[in-house]
Amino acid sequence: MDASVKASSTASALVVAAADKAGMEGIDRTQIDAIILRESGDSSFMKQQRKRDAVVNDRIAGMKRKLSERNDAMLDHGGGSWKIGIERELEPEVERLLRSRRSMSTNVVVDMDAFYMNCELLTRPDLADVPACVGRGMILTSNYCARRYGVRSAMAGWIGDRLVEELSGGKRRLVHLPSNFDLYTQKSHEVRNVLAEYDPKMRFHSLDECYMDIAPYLSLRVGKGLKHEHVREALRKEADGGIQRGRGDSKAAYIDLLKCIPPDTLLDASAAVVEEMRKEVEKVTGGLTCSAGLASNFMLAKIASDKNKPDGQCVIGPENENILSFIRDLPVRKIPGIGRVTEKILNSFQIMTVNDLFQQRSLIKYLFKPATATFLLQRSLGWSDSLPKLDDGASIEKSSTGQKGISKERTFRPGRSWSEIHLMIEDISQELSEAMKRKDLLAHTITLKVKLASFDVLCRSKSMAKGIYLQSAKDMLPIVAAMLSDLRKDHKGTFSVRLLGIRCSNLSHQNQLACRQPQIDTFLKSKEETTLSGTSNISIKGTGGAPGSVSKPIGEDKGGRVDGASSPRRKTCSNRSQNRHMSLTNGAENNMRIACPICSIPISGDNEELNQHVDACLKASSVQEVGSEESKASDIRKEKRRALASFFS
DNA sequence: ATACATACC
DNA sequence: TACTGGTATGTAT
Repeated sequence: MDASVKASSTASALVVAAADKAGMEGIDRTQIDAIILRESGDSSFMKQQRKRDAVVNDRIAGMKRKLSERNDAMLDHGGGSWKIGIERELEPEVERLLRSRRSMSTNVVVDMDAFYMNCELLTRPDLADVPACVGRGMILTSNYCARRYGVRSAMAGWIGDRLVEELSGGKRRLVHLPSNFDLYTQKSHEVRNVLAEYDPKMRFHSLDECYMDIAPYLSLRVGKGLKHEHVREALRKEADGGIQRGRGDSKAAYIDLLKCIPPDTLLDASAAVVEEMRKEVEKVTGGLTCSAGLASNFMLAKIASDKNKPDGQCVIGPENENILSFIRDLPVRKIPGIGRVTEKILNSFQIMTVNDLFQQRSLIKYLFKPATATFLLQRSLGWSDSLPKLDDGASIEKSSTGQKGISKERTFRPGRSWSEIHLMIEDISQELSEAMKRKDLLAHTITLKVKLASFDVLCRSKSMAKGIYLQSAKDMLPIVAAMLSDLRKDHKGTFSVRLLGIRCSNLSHQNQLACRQPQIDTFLKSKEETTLSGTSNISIKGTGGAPGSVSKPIGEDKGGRVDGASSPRRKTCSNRSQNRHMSLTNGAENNMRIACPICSIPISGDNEELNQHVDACLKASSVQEVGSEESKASDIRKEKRRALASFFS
């Protein structure tokens, strides 16, 4: 192992909780690192981290070997850098990335500040100025006071305790609050309600982070000069009826409208909208602040949302100069998707900043897998298309069900008896099955995850025969039980378990498997009632077997390890496509004549007339808002609108 | 298709 | 004493 690799085995290379986080800038990291390393000591967890770190070091060593071999080979051919050739190869891609920028910054990432913690502070304001965190064994989030001591999410609780104790000279101690997810979920919904007014198709990535495209909002608010209330109703209406209506066309119309506005003016107005939106979130939630980033893609918006945390925002214009000057000096770790490991690898090649990443593109192309190299090149130029696309026509409900897997896992003190462990997977299967029933999900693949006391993670997964899906705990249990005993059998060394988890993937929906011919379904059901027992509910996707053909029990297909599988019930179903094609709306819905967003009647005239019409229209369609205690807020909004209007005078 | 690693909040 | 839980995705075989 060479010296540069060894030297980088700092706390942050070993544990993610040691990395920088908003609110931790300008803190002396060396002391914090020293305490983390000392306290972590030789715990099983840290031993495991070092083991993984060693693997990363091997990877790095391999890459360095590959590099020096290449350099040696080139020297044999009379020197000259091989990098030039790769650079030339990459040139078209670089050009393409720089050319294919979006022309406007309408993507917003809203990120609640220290969300769980600040939810708690609403009822415990006394904790604002003392170091506090949510979570005990594992810290979920900490307040800004605790962050000054290096206490952050993903950190073990007792390490947080030591940090505060030592760095405050024994004067303070870290307060731990138990988590209260009901509260956070409720507060998150309050936030949703506000943000949905700006983009009904927004996507939440977690309780505290939301991705939005405010182009439609801006085009109505800024482009057409409508009031917030009108835009809100128009967007909501369109989202509600969105299934019947074409999407691409209205999207194009929004963009066309925005293109008529001078870019600087639009950007300023957009920033004002985001500001207003954030203040509204704070007001509605009773004081929860958030930060936001506004940019021409979600990666930039995400990074920007972190820039002026807390209670701040950052806007990046869509032009190359703005994008590149924003990202060039960022440490590579700021790029979403570059984590602890990738950072360490890059750093070991002296690639520290995003600009280094670009300058060293040939080296990266040579050392990494093509997909990774492309990913890194794109990010180094501030380009991204991998984060959620909002304009795919999916409603919020629909997009939230696009999930790829569902899982339950539980950590416990190692050393449980085998029978306790069996009880535990029974519980977990039951819970998972219930969650799947709630979400109407069926799974084709099931995975068992086991973490040993050593923190080694093992897993086994199994896919059903083609077209077979399961949901019930009764069906899962024999499969996971078999996988568990397999794991124990195959594993050399002590098999002391500290975590059990079950994951279901390759999902499908019950309704997608539903029988088209009810008479066959009922025929089968009546047959089952007389011939089969149990509540097992294996579904078969596709045209399936003939009604009379009885399938073999699930789990019997390979090796017959599972002997406890209950007899499955079969369902036939049709394979017909669920998605009917939407009728395309006429492309003539354009700018010369403006359609009222509420009633769709074309209106000619200026903004004032339009607003008046929309006002009347809203009243008529009984979507007006109740005035009483909202009148003050509405006044504030009016004031803000006046400020916003000044952009266009 | 399976096992395991990385990343994010 | 003591280091999560849920989800997605990449990589290697």
